[in-house]
Amino acid sequence: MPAPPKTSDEDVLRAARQVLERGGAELFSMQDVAVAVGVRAPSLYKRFPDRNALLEAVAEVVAADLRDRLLEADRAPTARAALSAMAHAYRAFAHRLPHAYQLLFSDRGAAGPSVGARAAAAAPVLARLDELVGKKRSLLAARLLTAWLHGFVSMELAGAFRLGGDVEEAFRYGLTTLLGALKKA
Amino acid sequence: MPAPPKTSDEDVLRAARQVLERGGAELFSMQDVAVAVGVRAPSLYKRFPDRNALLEAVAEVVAADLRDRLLEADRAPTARAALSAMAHAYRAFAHRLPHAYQLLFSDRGAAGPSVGARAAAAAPVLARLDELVGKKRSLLAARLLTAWLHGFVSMELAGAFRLGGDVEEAFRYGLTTLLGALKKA
DNA sequence: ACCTGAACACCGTTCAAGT
DNA sequence: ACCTGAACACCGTTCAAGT
Repeated sequence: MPAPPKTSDEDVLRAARQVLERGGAELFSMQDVAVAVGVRAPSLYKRFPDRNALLEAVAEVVAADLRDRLLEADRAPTARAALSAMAHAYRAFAHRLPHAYQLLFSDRGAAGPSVGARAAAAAPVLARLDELVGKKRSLLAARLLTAWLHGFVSMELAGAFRLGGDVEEAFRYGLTTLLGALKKA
Repeated sequence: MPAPPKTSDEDVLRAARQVLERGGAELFSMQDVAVAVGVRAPSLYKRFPDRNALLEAVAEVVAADLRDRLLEADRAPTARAALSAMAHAYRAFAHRLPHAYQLLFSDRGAAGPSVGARAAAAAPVLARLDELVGKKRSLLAARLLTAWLHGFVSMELAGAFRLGGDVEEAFRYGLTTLLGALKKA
């Protein structure tokens, strides 16, 4: 009477990421995930308590993924060059997986990554800022840099930069200006 | 046979703003709006084509509201002081009406303000940046400043600044650093 | 153990019928 | 003209029943 598993937690999570990337969190449905793994919707509740928990699990994986991309980009010898490369990697990640990216900043209560996962993703940037501006001010500098980064890419994704001008140039300009303004006290 | 109106477009819009502010766009339902204006849900479709159109109409009103708040704040004699006041007004607006604020940056396709309404809201900031950095670079500067502003407040609203440190100080630090970095070429 | 169909409460939306 | 109840298609979620 075992009734062999037709799927696995990992399978469901993988399918959930795909379903999310197709239509965003708003259109994300348990039914679609179920179809994608070849099971009926109620079966998913054996693995994840509810839709929100499944989205949270996705957010967790996405945050870890972003962290890996940032670490990969962190190769340059100087802090400034490394931060520039990480900023470009960050933006590329958001462009490649826009809906997953937005999940990372969904508002309180709604699905989002844990504080720990978010902190882990931010860690590589923070480490380089320790180098650039000193431990005393690196948290302030990180909030400036990540706020700009997040704001820029999420405005891009929302289609807010449509009044002409070169968006690539705007990104380079912003990054250069910010990195130029960050110095040891 | 007239069947007198039980409500009006303005009434529905006002109720929609309230319903939105209670639970955010995700929980926003036509049924709740209908109850709030004392009508049945199908009646709303005589005034707005669908849920998304109603949310778009709300976004339009919210963008105009934000614009008014920025214009009010634009009183200081110098460009830098005016921009600082507008930044604080911007953040205060987002804190006061977090769900309405988030609607302004909901992603492409989903409800959001028109390009024109967004441009109108950004205009006061752009005008002051013309003054500060010159017409040539004011669009680049606006994209830097608004990206940071939006990123900062939306990270706050998403609960992303929970690793200690003083968030107020981070806002002042970011604003001061940015305004300090923006100069005529 | 895991999966399923049936059921419930809820939505958005359409439409014929009421006044 | 505007409003309504009924209906349809769709969800999330629970649960008893299957193997």
